[in-house]
Amino acid sequence: MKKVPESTVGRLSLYLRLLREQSERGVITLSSEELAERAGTTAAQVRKDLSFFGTFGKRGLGYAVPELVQSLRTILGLERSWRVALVGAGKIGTALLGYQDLRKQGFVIEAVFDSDPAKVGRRWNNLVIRADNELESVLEGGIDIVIVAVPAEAAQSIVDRVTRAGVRAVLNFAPTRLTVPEDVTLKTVNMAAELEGLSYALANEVWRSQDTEEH
Amino acid sequence: MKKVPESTVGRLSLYLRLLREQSERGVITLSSEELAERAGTTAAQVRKDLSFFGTFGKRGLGYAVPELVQSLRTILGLERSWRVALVGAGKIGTALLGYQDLRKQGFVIEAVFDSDPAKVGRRWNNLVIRADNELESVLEGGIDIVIVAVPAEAAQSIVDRVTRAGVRAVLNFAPTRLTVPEDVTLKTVNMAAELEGLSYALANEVWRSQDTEEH
DNA sequence: TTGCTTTTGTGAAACGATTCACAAGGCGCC
DNA sequence: GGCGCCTTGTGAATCGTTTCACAAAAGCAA
Repeated sequence: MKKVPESTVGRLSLYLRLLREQSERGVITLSSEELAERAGTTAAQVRKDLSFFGTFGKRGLGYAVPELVQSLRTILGLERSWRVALVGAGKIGTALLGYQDLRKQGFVIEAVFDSDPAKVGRRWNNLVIRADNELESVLEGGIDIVIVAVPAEAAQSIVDRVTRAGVRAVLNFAPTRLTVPEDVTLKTVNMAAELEGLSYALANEVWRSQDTEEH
Repeated sequence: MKKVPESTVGRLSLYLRLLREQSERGVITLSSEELAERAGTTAAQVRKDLSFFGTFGKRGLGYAVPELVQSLRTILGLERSWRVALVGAGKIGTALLGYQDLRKQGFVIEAVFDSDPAKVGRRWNNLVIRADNELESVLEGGIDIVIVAVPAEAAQSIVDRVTRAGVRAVLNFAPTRLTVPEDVTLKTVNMAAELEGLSYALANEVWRSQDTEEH
């Protein structure tokens, strides 16, 4: 299989969302043109994106919506559910804990950690906040994804521990650049950086609409 | 001035953060090589990024840290402060309200809105939550940036109103694709999409470390 | 001043992603 | 079955970004 651009993966996730919407409305079939319009891209892009993974359409007809939804779920690994641990029960962390959609999408938060002894032991959504020093033992019980929601200064040492414990996927909310071994996938959500992008655009009156990512 | 890639702007914001760190440690001068190493990129990339905006270094010597910090602040529009409104006082919205760093970076939240009558009138960090129908009148008082933290279904109609009121920069936290006029800059923070990217990586055991964005 | 070392700034080359353009396939109608 | 219409899948062309490579400073020492 050829190397799949990261931007393609982002768009697949968007296509999936759009296709589900259409599916709910009873749409049975959709052309690349129609899907592209909704996704804000081109028909050729849609077809190229899908072509990395196989052939899903019928010429002259388009794509069968329920089948394509199914295929995209498989490609994106959403058939199964993933075991998630959250490190950092501050503002962002607790906001995430309450975000019920995660579970619906198959991301199940199974443990929460915080370094603050005052927080340890408190209950949050059926979960007891644990002390940081339990991190390794819990991770080795089979956590797939770790969400890092600690202050910037603490983030690198947390990912170091987490990757040493064998976790291969990390979602980082700390506004800092992290380094991970190359067999670990790291995604960073950096609101401060996005705001600076807006600041740049305003200060320089860039006049082209630009979306950060590919959905 | 040539067109500046969006990835360049993202890296500038990272360089700025790194330079400030070095500056605090008393570092006076830094080469593109040293900066690149910390930023996880190449020296050539650093120099090319900066070259879009002028010439900042001294050959044979490198960059004067305090001066470059200053230049980057100007380029990114961080010399002034920006007036921000937040729409949606749910979990994410209130987490942002408490995020004191924003103000330090020059993003001052001046108004908060929510459509829930039960929340309207409540105080949050010196701000009273206002009803949605006051949106237009407040925005016209000179808001630069709107942060959208409402459910996906409501997001498009909020950005429509906000852009009609003349706002030219929007930061979206709703997990949906939004359409804005082309003179408006839109950035989206989509945690669900990032998680799906991790899911894809795990399901397909992609073995290359990849950071979402450019910081 | 000359010569040596270092590091920038930048065209040119390489690489990667998107868009184009069209042959191949599939459906429906006569 | 044959014909016409439509839409996919994909190599080739285009476009944009990153990397390379080197001439042009700048400091320093003798």
